[in-house]
Amino acid sequence: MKYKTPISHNTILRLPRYLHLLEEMQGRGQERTSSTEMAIALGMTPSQVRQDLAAFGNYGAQGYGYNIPVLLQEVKKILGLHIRHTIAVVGTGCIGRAMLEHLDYESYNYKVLAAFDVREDVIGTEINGVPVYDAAGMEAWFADHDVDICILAVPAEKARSVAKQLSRYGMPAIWNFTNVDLTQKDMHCVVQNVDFRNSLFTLTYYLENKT
Amino acid sequence: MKYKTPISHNTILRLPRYLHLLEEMQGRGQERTSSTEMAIALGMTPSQVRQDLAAFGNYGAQGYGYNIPVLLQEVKKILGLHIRHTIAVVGTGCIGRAMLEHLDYESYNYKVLAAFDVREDVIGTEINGVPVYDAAGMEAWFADHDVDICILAVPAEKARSVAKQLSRYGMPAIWNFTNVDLTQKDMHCVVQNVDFRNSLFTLTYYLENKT
DNA sequence: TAGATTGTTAATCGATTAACAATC
DNA sequence: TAGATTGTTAATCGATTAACAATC
Repeated sequence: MKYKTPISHNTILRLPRYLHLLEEMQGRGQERTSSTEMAIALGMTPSQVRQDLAAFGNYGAQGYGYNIPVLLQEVKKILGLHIRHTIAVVGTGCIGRAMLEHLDYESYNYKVLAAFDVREDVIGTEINGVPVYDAAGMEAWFADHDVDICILAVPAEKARSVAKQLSRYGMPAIWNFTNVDLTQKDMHCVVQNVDFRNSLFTLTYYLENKT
Repeated sequence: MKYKTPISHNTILRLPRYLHLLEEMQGRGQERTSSTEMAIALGMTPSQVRQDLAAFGNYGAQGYGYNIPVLLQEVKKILGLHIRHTIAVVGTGCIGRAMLEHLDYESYNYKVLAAFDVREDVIGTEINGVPVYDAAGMEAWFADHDVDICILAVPAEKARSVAKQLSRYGMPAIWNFTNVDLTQKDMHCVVQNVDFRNSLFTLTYYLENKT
């Protein structure tokens, strides 16, 4: 999709927060909202909310504000949640399992197709309804299935080689839970690094530097 | 600690990346580095690296650069990793277990003291060497133990009430893995929200809006 | 109609980058 | 000494906030 203005990364990071707020409001049976109400709920300025939303389109109306069901659909559409996405999980250690069980993928139009591991005792089992296959058969399986996003949760020492392998298969996106920074240098897929240590360290900084 | 300039949030977010890079360099037996070398490795500008580091102190030397062991210690100290921190885990579902098993807390001077749950079948067991106690005894236990950081991994519907409870116990920091935004409004502790959906949604956005 | 609230333009603020004197 | 590289100051760039005409 093309927008009139280039969209800043900060704006993208705020979209999920708008989404969750709108879902919460809809859950309360609310019909309409305003940039001011959203801003107060999220600790932002009304200007920022309007700027963010107006970058993608004119979803509001003067004197009225925003219709919640409409805006909710639009925000989902901006994020691409109107498109069905398929997911595969590589590595079913503690993190892989947690990601298979923790999120409600169906609610946001994702479908987890399969998981892969090298450990004999998990191959052939199911985790949360998702079959676990032998990692040895990955190449053939990926050739047969269209996967949009791969959850990478293998041990750190295997992270780079498995990521390159996935990249070779033409994987469009990798959600990387290994604590290895997968720079997109030699890969042509979208990568999101989730390093829990970073999160813990910044928390620790603010803990030790409270105002 | 007090610094000459107010430190921006973006700078704090980059510190863990410097830390990991320096550890990697040290692991290769490297003795010294420069802002240019670090910038190239991290995809930043040398100016940014120097600005970030100089905000905390003068760790480099003209004509030489930075001594890796020294800078590594300094970055750890800025983040507060020279101080030993204690952790408790509340909720031992898939995420709680994963956080107990995934991270090497000892390497960064953290000590996980205990985990809590309400489920009979896990109470009394150990996860990765950490004892799981009955959540009913939390108040007494927290009165007896100094905990710096609580990993919150209870079901979403209990998130807010358990967080308030922890806040009442005087918990200094909460690392929040429930998909509930714990605004710091009514709580006087530092909170870090980790909502995996946000991460997945932004990944999806960039997947659908590749350049 | 009057009041409310948008989308947008202009003003402000902060963060990043560039330049360079200091000096190892 | 000459070359390299810092820390810092100034310049640029981008993001946030404020203001307001348009209009529901």
